[in-house]
Amino acid sequence: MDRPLSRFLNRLLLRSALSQEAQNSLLALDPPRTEKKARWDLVRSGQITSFACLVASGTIGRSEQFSDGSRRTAALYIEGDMCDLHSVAVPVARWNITALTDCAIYEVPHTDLRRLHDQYPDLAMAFWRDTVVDASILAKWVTVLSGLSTKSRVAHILCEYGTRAQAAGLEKEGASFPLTQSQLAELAGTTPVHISRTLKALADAGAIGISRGCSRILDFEKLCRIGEFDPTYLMLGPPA
Amino acid sequence: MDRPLSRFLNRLLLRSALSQEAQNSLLALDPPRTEKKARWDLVRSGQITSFACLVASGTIGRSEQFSDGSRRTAALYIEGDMCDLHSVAVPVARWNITALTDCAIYEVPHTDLRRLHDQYPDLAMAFWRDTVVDASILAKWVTVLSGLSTKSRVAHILCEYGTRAQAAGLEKEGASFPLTQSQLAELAGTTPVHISRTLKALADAGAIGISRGCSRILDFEKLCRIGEFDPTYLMLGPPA
DNA sequence: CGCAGCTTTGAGAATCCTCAACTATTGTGG
DNA sequence: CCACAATAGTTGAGGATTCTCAAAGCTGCG
Repeated sequence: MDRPLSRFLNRLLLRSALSQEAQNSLLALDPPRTEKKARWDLVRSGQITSFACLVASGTIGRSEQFSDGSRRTAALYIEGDMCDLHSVAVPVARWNITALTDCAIYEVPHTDLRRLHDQYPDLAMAFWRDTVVDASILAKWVTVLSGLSTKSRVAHILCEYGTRAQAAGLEKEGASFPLTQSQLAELAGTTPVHISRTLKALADAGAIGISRGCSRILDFEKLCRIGEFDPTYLMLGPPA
Repeated sequence: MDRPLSRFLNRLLLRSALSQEAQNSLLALDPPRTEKKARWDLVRSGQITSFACLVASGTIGRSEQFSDGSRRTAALYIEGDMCDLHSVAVPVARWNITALTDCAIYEVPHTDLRRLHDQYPDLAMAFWRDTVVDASILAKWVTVLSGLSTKSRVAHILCEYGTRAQAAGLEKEGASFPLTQSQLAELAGTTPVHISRTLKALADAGAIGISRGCSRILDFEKLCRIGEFDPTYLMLGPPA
């Protein structure tokens, strides 16, 4: 039950029924575990990878750098996420996979995942479905980033993180967001300076609390209203 | 060669090798074809679908509406795209699929696609890969929308449309963008008023031409520079 | 013709960015 | 324990970008 891939299997089982045989084959994998310091690039854009990264602990981002040196982060991955499962289907990375905090990952070989994919159609569907959820989150971010104010965007990001963290079994006692304000700025598509003011505004509204530079959600309902957050796109519960 | 799904098969073959048997099974499908007027919602958020929409002609968008009534479009689909292939894996739609122009679509039943998915692992991988490319475009849009100025965003959108249209075999004689400025505003995350000014600025720079409200690319190289456009994320060519 | 939708233009206001200085916290080496 | 450097966060002021509101011009269609 505490195999390296058990958390990932649980993630798949949230949305897909899998035969016992497929489950056992997945759990039988025993990929190497490595630790990475914050800011370490696990994968660089252009690189061809031979394994997918399963997050054992910490927070990981999928980011891109522009010509002026500024970076933008398109997606966030936490414990139990296979942050580049898609690399099994397309091994050429078109973005960086970066450790945003200190973290530990399992490097799961593509060859193993491809073998399981071809052997178990239900597992193939589960892998595909996982990528669909990933894309669903990206689509949501496109609309949120292009349609909402900075205050709403930040609220939305915090709501999503809190919800996903809770679903992953982290954050039992209130979600605290682990990233720096600069990293949050790269997520929300703004500047660190403006993030500082925006967090202050959210704190003044009583939605979040800030202590030692780390923000915690105080009033989830209010934050949801500010960020127009509706968790259905995360597809965590049964389809409604 | 002119079967309903032949264009889609060509799309898959761009990135995936498929057995002759799998190809034939795909081509054997003969889904019903329907015509839709512009602004028609093919799928509404919350709906559970039983078929995927293959675009036979026209332009289709994946959009979302906010509480204030404003709409944002997260993705664009053109001839040959299966615009919600992902619905095979997750049939509950979390967005609207809207005809942006008059268009024709084939409604391909999920049951058929699931059968082929489970029967041919190489086809399953091709379906998955198609969703990965879709997600790659979404990830690119996240970074473009959150990191670039409106002028660059619009340039990027035009470059992407032109490149995809050319790869799909449309637009032999110079890409003309088929959407209204209001629709472009919903794509670029801005207002119609500002789009009008931005297009004028791009036209003044000699990058595009505007005639009768329809924009055409004049200087693709220049537009790429303005939009920081690098087509590799579209994964149209061989992996580099 | 007259209507409806799309586009253009102008002016004022709101949001957000840039630059710069300052404070707080943490880690390092002596 | 202290000095020091490095990283993170805060605050202020001015400016650039973008939005909103409003009005007018254009185009196609019944």
